[in-house]
Amino acid sequence: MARTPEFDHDQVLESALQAFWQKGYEATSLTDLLEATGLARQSLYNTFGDKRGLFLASLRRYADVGVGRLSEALEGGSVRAAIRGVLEEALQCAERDRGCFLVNASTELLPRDPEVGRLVASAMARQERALADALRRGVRKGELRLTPRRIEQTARFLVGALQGLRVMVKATPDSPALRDVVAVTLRAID
Amino acid sequence: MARTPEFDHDQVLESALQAFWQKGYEATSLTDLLEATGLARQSLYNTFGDKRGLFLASLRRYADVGVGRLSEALEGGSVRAAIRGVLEEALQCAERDRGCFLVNASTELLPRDPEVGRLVASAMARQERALADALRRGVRKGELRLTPRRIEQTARFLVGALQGLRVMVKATPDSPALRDVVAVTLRAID
DNA sequence: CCGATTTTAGACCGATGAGTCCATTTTTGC
DNA sequence: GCAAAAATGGACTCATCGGTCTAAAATCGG
Repeated sequence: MARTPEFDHDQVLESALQAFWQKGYEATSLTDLLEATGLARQSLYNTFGDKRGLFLASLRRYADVGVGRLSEALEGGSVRAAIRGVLEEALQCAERDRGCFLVNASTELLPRDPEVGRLVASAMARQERALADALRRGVRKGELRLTPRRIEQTARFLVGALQGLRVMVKATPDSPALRDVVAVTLRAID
Repeated sequence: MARTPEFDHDQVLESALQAFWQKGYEATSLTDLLEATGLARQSLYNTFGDKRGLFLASLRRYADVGVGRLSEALEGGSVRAAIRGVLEEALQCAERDRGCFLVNASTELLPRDPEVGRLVASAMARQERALADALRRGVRKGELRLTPRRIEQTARFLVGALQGLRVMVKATPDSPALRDVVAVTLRAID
């Protein structure tokens, strides 16, 4: 009944995500997006509604993938080592000077865009949950000694620490200060 | 010899700062700036060169004032209490959902604008120094027990924690998570 | 009060922004 | 193979962008 699309939905989203991630929402023009995705102008509007729609879809994708990776990274082995790994990844990753897309989107668009707000809050909540789960696992294994309340506090603290790292990584990507932040942060779970 | 300006340089800068702080660089139009400052278009260009010049001047002002306030807040009395105060201010302040202008500017404009990069790096370095000075004072007073190396680490950690708080404040201004982050952060100087 | 000099007001500029329209091409069910 | 439906390419709209230009108004030293 209808012509088959020439593009792959997921691939388009990934390209758009890269573009938005690199330049932010306002500074990324439709032209940039068409170039990055290879999409026809009209196809973009048919598929995602408008620029903001595409942005939200990209952000959602980023959040889902990111939370997934965090949960995975926290899964096996020593909990302390896993958390150390997560913190260190935040400052070694190829992302580097692009920072964290969620953080960038928050600081650029909040509190103006409530949809972005919901998205970011949800992502942070899921991060917190993943970290809390990991901490609980550590307690069960006898690797950590934390009360339930302290688990909650610590998970939240780690989310904050990650955000901080992601800002600093963007501001001073090669500063030795980053390693110090990680070192002191890890003391919270000693 | 010349007509006297009708505007106050500092006041104009403050208004522009507010505008940029609220909406970010790209989303703030010349029109917004003229409205906020009350300046004549030409006066703005005469005085600050262009939009970016005005932005940089605003950012510089914000950084200077902010670092000044931080140093002041860290001055008298108990060092631990002062640092607690600084952290709590970060999440109670009227600023709230505008976050921290330096953080916002970093995530929006880095690494594209190296001048912003220098400015932010300098501000962070001065924050770190102010915090390290306070920690040293605490050690001298016998309130804290930290080696010189640990002072450096801790100061850097606190800078990171502040950045993290400032992102979270923008993302979830009223979350109880914020207080937990502060609580755990303070344990680093126990 | 004059002339040099700067500020001010606002018309103006080309470029680019996001988004729409439409004609053409491709596909599918019948 | 035809008609309905969707995808595509690209011309087009119109608002707004940052920035410039010009001319009037205001201020000073003399």
